[in-house]
Amino acid sequence: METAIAGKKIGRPLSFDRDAALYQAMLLFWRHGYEGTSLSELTSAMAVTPPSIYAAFGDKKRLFLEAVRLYLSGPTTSAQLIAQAETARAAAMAMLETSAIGFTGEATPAGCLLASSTISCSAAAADVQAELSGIRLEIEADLTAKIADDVAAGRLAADVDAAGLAGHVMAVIQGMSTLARDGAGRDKLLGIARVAMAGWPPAT
Amino acid sequence: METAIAGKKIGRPLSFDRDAALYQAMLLFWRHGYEGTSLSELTSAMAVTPPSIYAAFGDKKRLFLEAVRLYLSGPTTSAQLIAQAETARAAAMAMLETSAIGFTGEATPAGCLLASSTISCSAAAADVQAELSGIRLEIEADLTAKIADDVAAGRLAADVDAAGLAGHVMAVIQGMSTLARDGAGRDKLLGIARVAMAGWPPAT
DNA sequence: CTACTTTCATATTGATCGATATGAAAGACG
DNA sequence: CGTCTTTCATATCGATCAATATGAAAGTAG
Repeated sequence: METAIAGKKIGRPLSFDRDAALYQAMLLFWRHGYEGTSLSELTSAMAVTPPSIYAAFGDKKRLFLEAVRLYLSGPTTSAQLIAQAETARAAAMAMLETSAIGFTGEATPAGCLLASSTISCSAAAADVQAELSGIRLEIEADLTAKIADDVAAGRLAADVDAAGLAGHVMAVIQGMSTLARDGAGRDKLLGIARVAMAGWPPAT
Repeated sequence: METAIAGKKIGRPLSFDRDAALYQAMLLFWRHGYEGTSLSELTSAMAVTPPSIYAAFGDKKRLFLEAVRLYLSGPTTSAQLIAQAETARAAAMAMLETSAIGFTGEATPAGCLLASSTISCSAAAADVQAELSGIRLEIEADLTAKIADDVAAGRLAADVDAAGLAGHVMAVIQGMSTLARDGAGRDKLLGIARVAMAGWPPAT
């Protein structure tokens, strides 16, 4: 049961690439959402039989959450962008442009896995829904703090609505995901990002 | 089979209020989405047995689409707001504020039925998904046309990005739906609406 | 080789999905 | 009343859901 990190393992070896299988699962969840993706679709796409999936990932919920973690593990995570940006404005613009690009990739489904996979679920999936909601709120809180930093440092006026600005950026990103799913291309989303930043308060 | 619009009907009368039952179905679809709402939940909430549902509404898909039509039948539809507004700016503001209020009603689920109920579906529901996508695109096209009207009339500068402005408003509305589902209150959404309008181009 | 451990392939579990078959119940007609 | 039409209540349909029981297969260790 215990997957040894190091050391030789005894017993029959794994016949599939765990990372590759998880990536395929992520693509399916990305496209059809958590409840919209069935185990039979997963086994087909991952090329792994049900018992192996359960042995390797636990159950469907844990597989999904691990796929979400994979989705959020890239170098352009919102948290990363916020941490690396010099100003809140730069952070917001980077988040919007990165989203516009990431939501319209050729090799991936349209939209955002985090924004679309558990928007509407049955009552049975309320806990998974809450988990992703928490991730979204955390990103928003990070951005709000980044804006508040600029206000505290005098780079933005004292009467700036930090929560409103951060909420607006988050809303635009979530909305761009839906527009991408409705067929909007990269240029269109980048144009929306530009409009969204037009109202950003000037530096003091 | 034919539900007579007028004239006396023979046979056993309906034992339930069709409109009231449809409203209850709408609330369920609003909260849990199209595929996340089961027939057994619908029969419970509507207080109607399965054969009666199928006799009165067809099947689950047609019941859902009729619920969507009910949702979009109010006096504050986006199409209505756009048609009645004097300027594109007023239309956009009305849409944003009406959404902020409608997404945070006390007697209704959080968010927007149109924005959330078919964001991620299984492959089997692709047609329903496309139907709602078409409605969203139609609203966006109406708003784009309204902006273009203002440009043509000289009320907005000629270099205004009508598609970008309209797409931004649509994205904010879709995103506000997700934020409302994540717990955002009415004041928060109204603040986001205010920020969203801050970047609107000035009247010429 | 044999013993041991782990994974894999097949078939299947109980539960729930959307949708109905069946016949009784309820009203309008004559 | 009896006849007709429609709806209702019960039970259930085949399909699919997520999740497993079972035993064979594939390696390491001795």
